[in-house]
Amino acid sequence: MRGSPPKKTQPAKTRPLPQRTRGPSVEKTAQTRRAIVSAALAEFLEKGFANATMDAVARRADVAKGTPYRYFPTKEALFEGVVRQEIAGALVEVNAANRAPGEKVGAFLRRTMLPAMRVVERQGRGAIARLVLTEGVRFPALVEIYRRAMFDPLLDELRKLVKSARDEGELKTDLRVERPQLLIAPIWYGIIHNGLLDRSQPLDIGDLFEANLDLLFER
Amino acid sequence: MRGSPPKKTQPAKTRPLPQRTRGPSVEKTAQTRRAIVSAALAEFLEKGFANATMDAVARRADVAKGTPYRYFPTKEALFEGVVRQEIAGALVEVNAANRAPGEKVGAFLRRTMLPAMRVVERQGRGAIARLVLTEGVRFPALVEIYRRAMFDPLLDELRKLVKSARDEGELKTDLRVERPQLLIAPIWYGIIHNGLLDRSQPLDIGDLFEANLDLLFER
Amino acid sequence: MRGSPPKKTQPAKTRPLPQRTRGPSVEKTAQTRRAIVSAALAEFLEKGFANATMDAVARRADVAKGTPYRYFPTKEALFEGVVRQEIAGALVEVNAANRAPGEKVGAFLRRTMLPAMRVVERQGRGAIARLVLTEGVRFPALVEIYRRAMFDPLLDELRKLVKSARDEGELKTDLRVERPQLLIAPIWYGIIHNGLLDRSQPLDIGDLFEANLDLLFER
Amino acid sequence: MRGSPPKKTQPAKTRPLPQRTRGPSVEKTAQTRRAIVSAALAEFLEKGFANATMDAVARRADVAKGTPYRYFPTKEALFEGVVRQEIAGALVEVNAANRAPGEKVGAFLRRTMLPAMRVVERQGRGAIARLVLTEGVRFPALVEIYRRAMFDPLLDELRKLVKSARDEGELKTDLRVERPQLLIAPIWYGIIHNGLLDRSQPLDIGDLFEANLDLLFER
DNA sequence: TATGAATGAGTATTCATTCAT
DNA sequence: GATGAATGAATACTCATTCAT
Repeated sequence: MRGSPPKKTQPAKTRPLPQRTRGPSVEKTAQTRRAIVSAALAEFLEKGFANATMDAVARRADVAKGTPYRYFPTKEALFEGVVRQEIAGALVEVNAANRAPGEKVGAFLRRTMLPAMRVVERQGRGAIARLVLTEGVRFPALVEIYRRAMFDPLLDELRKLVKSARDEGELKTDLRVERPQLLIAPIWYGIIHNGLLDRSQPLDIGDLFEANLDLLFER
Repeated sequence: MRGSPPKKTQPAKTRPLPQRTRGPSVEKTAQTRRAIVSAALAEFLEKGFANATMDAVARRADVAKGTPYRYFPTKEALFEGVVRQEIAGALVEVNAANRAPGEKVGAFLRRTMLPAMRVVERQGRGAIARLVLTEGVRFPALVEIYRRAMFDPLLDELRKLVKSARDEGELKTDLRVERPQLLIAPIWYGIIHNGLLDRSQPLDIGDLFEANLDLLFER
Repeated sequence: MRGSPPKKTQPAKTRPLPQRTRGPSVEKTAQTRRAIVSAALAEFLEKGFANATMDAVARRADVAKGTPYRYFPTKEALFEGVVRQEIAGALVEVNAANRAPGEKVGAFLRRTMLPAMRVVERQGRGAIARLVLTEGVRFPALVEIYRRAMFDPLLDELRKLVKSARDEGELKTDLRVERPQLLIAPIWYGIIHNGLLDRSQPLDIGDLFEANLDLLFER
Repeated sequence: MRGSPPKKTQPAKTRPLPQRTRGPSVEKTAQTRRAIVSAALAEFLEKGFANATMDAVARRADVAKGTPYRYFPTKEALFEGVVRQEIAGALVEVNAANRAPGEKVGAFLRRTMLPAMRVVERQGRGAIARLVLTEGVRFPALVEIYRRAMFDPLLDELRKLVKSARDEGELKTDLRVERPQLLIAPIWYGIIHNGLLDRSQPLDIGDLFEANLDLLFER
């Protein structure tokens, strides 16, 4: 392990002038961090938080046992790092303000959320949600992070959108603003189904969500 | 992981009077077993599998550290024993055959499922579901049990009911039989919300379910 | 190591009826505890607090690595246990109230403190003091314990005695009550000398103390 | 543990003006070394040897983690270097030959030692002694150095002085030449008291020493 | 020379499990 | 059957030391 060259060692060559600060390679640092987070994600998904060992993460990232600690002071911090990274940029563009003039709410949701759903399915965001689900009891901090970064903001937007839809006579039913959860319930169900209940016959979460939209909004 | 049948399993049969016999007491054995399972359920719900300690279970059951091992050879066996027992006693009564003549499907679901929902909320069924949810990745066998005993049968009945509802023109939307999950998605959402996302402001799962029924079925 | 019979396994035989509480041997428990504390004392004296390992303590006591933790939850607690045990009963009988009627203060100190000095020299109390000395910076709690249990009470008594000596015209010099430390300074010096400065030519701490007494009190 | 002579040890000799040369700069080297030693002293005093980290030393000296290793190959060498340097500059001036004709021994000691005592108190000599005290068990070599450079020479002079004092009838008691330690015992006590036992109410070591002198010598 | 990222041996602590009483 | 003292594998985390830049 000592001195073992990390996987990619032809980094700085093709870039123009990968500015160094003083001291050892900045390139490698970023690479190492990425390797660690990525290894950690894999470990956590495979084993869950409690059963994942820092040792295994390090081995998987092909770094020494102590290296992850240079980036994350504790196992919890590493977990948080993973979640944050996966969530960053995932804050779907579901922003009520982005609705085009004249665009129906249902159409807007279809346009903005469906692509995100596709991502959820291809391992990633959904897996993280499942992780929060399975480790949340033991690790409440995780739930906090998740809610703050992802869940609560989304719910806020949905509330606004439902209100608009009702005002504009687009709602087929009397879905109340206080229950925007009914909009996303199928997504959670899909995550549970695909991640736990029946991995062999995964549901298409996008389809599920769309079917639910049809129940609620006029075409 | 084995079912590990405890040494004495002919408990309730011969006893004519719920009194103490002398000696190794069959009564006491059953009592002890119950105490252990009950303590274990509480521990697992509070801490999750990994963080629950056999020590705490024993202390909670007011027995010695070694005693649980007389009933369950390993911690995993204890966990499985707990969930198995709780699931076994939790079988839902939603049977399409029980629908009264002329009773609408929506009405039938309201009549049979809502009371069950109430139970879900008062600690019990929901807690078990949450346990399966949080530990399922690590204990796939549990999911199997859960599906066989609870989930798949319920889904089967729902499928039949949705079919009837459609045939009888009661469905407000084109909910397809293959998607009875949309019926119960709000229940899962409620379990997640109340157990993980926001314990401080629990949702009324019955209300949620009923609101969803209104979206789907004509009154 | 598993099942390895502890050193003394002929315990209960010769005693009349070494009463058992329920469960495993109480005898052995006390023995184990003693073995651990004793091993710990040896380790701490040899290595100092920081360099002593719990592992070595356990090995030295011939128990498993986890056993010391049954008695002391942390390494610090073990250290405290050692100090407490060695200090307990060491609270010298230097109690001003014990001075015989007509007994001179100098004579009283000679009578009560000199025997204690002898003990100090034969490994034990002095070693503990040295331990407090060498580990006190890093482990202030130790100093607290030591002061409370040993040092401050002794100083209080000495203050009373010096006052009496002065009132009774026994003091050769103007040693002020606020400086009873001058009485025990030679003891500390002896501990330092014997424990650190010159182990090969140990001083007789009792002699040193007595010589100091002669400087201060009329015979 | 080795003396580990740093690469460049001809520092102050050739420099005609305390200005910067170009290049690898001998100046800067010496400066860096001084910064490191000084930072290390502070760290060791605060934390003790085991708890002081090379990282903290480097940070305190405002150099990189690897830099101290250019001057001292190991942590132990750094420690020894620090103590050696501090001891070297701390040689006490108590030389019997310096006694003025007709000057009483007590007066001479007061004149020469009291100023040194003042220094002891203002962090410095006392701190070093305390360091030797607290780390001496683990680093016997340090004790050797200390004795050779400081302690034994001082004791020798004291022996001579006590002899003179006795010959000249200045001694109030029968303090024997073999016990010059009684003279300095209060100093050690003071160091222990101020450094460990009661930092909040430091004793004036000079006062303590002077009071002791009064016990021994005629004014 | 100086830097600081990376290394990995070392350690306190936990806890499922065993087994003598 | 029950007890609880003892066991020891497993694991998060630390930090002196190395070495490529």
